[in-house]
Amino acid sequence: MSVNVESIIRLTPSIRKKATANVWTRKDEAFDMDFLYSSLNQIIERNEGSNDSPLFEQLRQIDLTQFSKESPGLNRFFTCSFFAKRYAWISQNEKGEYRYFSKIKDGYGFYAFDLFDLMCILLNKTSRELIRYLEESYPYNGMSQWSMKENEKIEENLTMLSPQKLMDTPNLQRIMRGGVEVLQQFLQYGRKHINGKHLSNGEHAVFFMSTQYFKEHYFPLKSLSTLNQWVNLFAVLGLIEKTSQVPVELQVEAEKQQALKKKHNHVSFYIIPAFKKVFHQAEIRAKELVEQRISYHQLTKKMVLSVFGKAVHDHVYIQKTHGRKSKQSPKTSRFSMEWLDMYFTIQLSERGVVSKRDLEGESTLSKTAFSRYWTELLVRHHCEVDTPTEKERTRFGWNYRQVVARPISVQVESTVWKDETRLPWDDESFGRLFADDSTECMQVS
DNA sequence: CAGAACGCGGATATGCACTC
DNA sequence: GAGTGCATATCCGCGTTCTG
Repeated sequence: MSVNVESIIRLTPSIRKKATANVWTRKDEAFDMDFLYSSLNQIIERNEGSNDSPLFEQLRQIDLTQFSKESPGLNRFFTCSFFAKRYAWISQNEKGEYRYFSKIKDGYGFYAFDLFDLMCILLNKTSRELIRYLEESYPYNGMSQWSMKENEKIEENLTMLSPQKLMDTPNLQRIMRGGVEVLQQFLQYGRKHINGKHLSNGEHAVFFMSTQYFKEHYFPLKSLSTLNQWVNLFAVLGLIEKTSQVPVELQVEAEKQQALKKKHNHVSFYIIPAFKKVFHQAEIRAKELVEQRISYHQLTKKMVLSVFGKAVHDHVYIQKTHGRKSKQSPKTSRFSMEWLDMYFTIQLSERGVVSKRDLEGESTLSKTAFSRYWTELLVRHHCEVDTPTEKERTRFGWNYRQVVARPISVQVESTVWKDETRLPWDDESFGRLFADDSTECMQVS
């Protein structure tokens, strides 16, 4: 009996509830609950002292044909115990795992319940409730130890975020300023969603979180975009990990959200690593960001790509991106920029120095946009910021505090780049990345 | 104290999935 | 297939804080 994996219907909360309701009054007729409990006991006994093989994998080894009183045997059809108009069969895969299949005649999709699913239905519990129930009823070493470890890990992480501890990693402290609380709450959220070992990626708990939910329940006064940017910073630093490897069981949780919203949307899945293992790396990355004067709200995909390379970029931005594309620059602005570039070029060649204030006077750009473009011009014309000399002050009538741009002194060997003027655009690779942009800017007619 | 840097939130772009 | 709603990423500019 071959089945197409793509047509498996996931056990969503609503389907589970329906199944529970349908089978509730006759569950003892349809299933041998004593067999279940004794099988569970056997697993527990077998696992005394060892904690390697995950419980949920062992659950699947239990013979469902014995559990189901209605099944006539392996790979033989019978009337579905949960839904009318469906027929069922129990099969075993090459790993020896059993599943309870259910399908409408001539239908396409089918259910493929493992014992865990069946228990959710028969005991009327969500997956999380069932895990908790199993933990309490059956002291399964591996699992409770794991849960405890996860809890301890988060506790430790939280201590590492204390102001004193953060002093040890000054760059991290700096880049995280204002965001520590966000990360703390994120950890708290993660702790609440430790689901059990079978919902892990092998080592860490995987949980899902919508930033919308996070905002509403933890930071109602902050904006979605701010929180999103903080979360992205944490991911860039490696303090949290986004993952696309989601345990199937977790989909149930995600579907709960979907069911509530009656929509099918993306949700992000996260892993929290042990900070003591990743702080060193995080500090290195934080240093890079601090040196390049990039704070959390300036992080973009482009930045991450140029600063940390493709590997980090791909690790952080794993979701399909729906990011806003750059607006078609209004002609005035584009003209303005071209004009500014020309003005800059002329002033620089004629006087050897350009006043920022004078240039701003020529600009129709907003203050912020101008400031950004000024930085760009500095880089493009290999200039650095300086103050006017006395001669220039008298000659051009400039204030002694005024900001001017002048070419960086020629002695390449001895030139020390000042950190505060270093920008991502300094990297050779950066220019190549956005070749289009730069060529466009160069077109001065 | 002026100017730079930062913090923040609103606006906007995009894609997906569902509905009608 | 147009319309709707949601989630996410990015752009943009205002107000505040920091700094020389």
